[in-house]
Amino acid sequence: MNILIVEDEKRLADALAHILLENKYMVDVVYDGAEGLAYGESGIYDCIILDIMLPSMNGFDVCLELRKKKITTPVLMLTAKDTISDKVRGLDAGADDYMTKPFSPEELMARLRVLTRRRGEVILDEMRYKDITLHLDQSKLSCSKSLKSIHLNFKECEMLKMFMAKPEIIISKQDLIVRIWGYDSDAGDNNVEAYISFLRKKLHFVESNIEIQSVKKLGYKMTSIG
Amino acid sequence: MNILIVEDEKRLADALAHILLENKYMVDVVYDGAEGLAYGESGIYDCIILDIMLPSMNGFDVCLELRKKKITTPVLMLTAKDTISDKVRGLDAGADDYMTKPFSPEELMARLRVLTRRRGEVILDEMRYKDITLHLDQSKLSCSKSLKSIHLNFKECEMLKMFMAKPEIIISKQDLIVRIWGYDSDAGDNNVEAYISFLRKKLHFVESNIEIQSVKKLGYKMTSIG
DNA sequence: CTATAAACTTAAAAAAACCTAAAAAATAAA
DNA sequence: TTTATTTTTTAGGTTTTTTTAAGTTTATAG
Repeated sequence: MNILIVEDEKRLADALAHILLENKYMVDVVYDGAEGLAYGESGIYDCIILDIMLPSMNGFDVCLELRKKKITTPVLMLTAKDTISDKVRGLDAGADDYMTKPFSPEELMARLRVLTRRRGEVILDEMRYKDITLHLDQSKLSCSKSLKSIHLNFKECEMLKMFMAKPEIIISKQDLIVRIWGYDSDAGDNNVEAYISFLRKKLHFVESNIEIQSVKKLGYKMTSIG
Repeated sequence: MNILIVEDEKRLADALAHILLENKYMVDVVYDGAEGLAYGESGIYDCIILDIMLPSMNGFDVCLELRKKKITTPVLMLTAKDTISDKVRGLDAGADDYMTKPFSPEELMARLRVLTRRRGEVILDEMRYKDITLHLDQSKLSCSKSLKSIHLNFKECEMLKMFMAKPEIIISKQDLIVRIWGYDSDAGDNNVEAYISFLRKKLHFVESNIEIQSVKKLGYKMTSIG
């Protein structure tokens, strides 16, 4: 999960980043509006936490501009502006949620979970596809056919999560890299290949009918054998 | 837009319904949890406004039950329970937003607009022409007549894409080279010819009525036989 | 009808992409 | 610290895609 924080109060921004990193999110932080817009336009984030009063461009306009450019990344406005009309303005500018400072980290995390779980496909603690279940809370993969299960480490789990969210859809190595290793990592294709190999071994171990196929030059997709 | 209100405080429920009706929503109101669940399960609503303390079944459980039954209708929890842990519990039970009473009608309307505006339109990743379909997301060519399908490799797919984008139009070898091999590649006509040959073989394999005709000196065009 | 240039097909060589075991490095846990 | 786990890198082997090249067919101008 990639989160972008757009917040000019450095202390707060860093504290926020710290909390998010502890919760296994990948975080980028920028300190002004125009830069926030530029980063947000990349479309690689799963959520943008956006302040309103910012240097160079305010949060309302950043959000409007993103929506105008068809960027649908969920935006959570987090700001000291607490009047009803500010909230309405923010939400109607295209934000998906609006929280006022001071805020509780627990509530922020809960709202972030809401925004980053795919709309129309509520994910509580497990994801299923055919005969396999990915237990997110336990980082465990199990198979209903064999009843076997096996532990996945963090990156394996993230990767399988991406495939389970889009079964039968090709996901490019670049997408996998960005979401698992981060936007400006130096991970290469072979890192992905290695993890695909780990996952395949574990899918085989639990005797699942699910496989991860490679599609040359395009990426990988998860499908059911047969 | 259909909204379901699940709220046992009759006065509040009716006031809410009134506001919503004024804003051109269609509204159903029920006064207890079990009934709310039953209505919600119909899946016909665009949003459910859900109280927590309710007769017969509390709001958390109603929401959990809906999600367990794969009902993805957005849920906005509206309740007097205002502790952080209640909010977290509600949001993690599958609610999409959480507001505490007393609330401002303007903010409620703004949040309702957020939940009911559509996100992430599905883009159909396929192209059709007569009896064939090119599945771009799967690099697959299929034929509606025979129901057969076959995998295309990257360059085959790119080439067929060009023909499907301009059916019955002649495309020159030069255009094909530039688009598929790049502007300054050293691919020659024979490369194109080879791939045309591969494509023809695959069109034949899926028993399509579509063929790629060569037009001497000018290029190729895709047409329907007969 | 024939000569000729353009187009077609195909096998096989070359290149690129992919896979995986295993070693090395980094990180977390005891 | 030491130990265990996770992640990254390496490197050789496998498979698929792409290119090459030579022989064959086809269209058309003369």
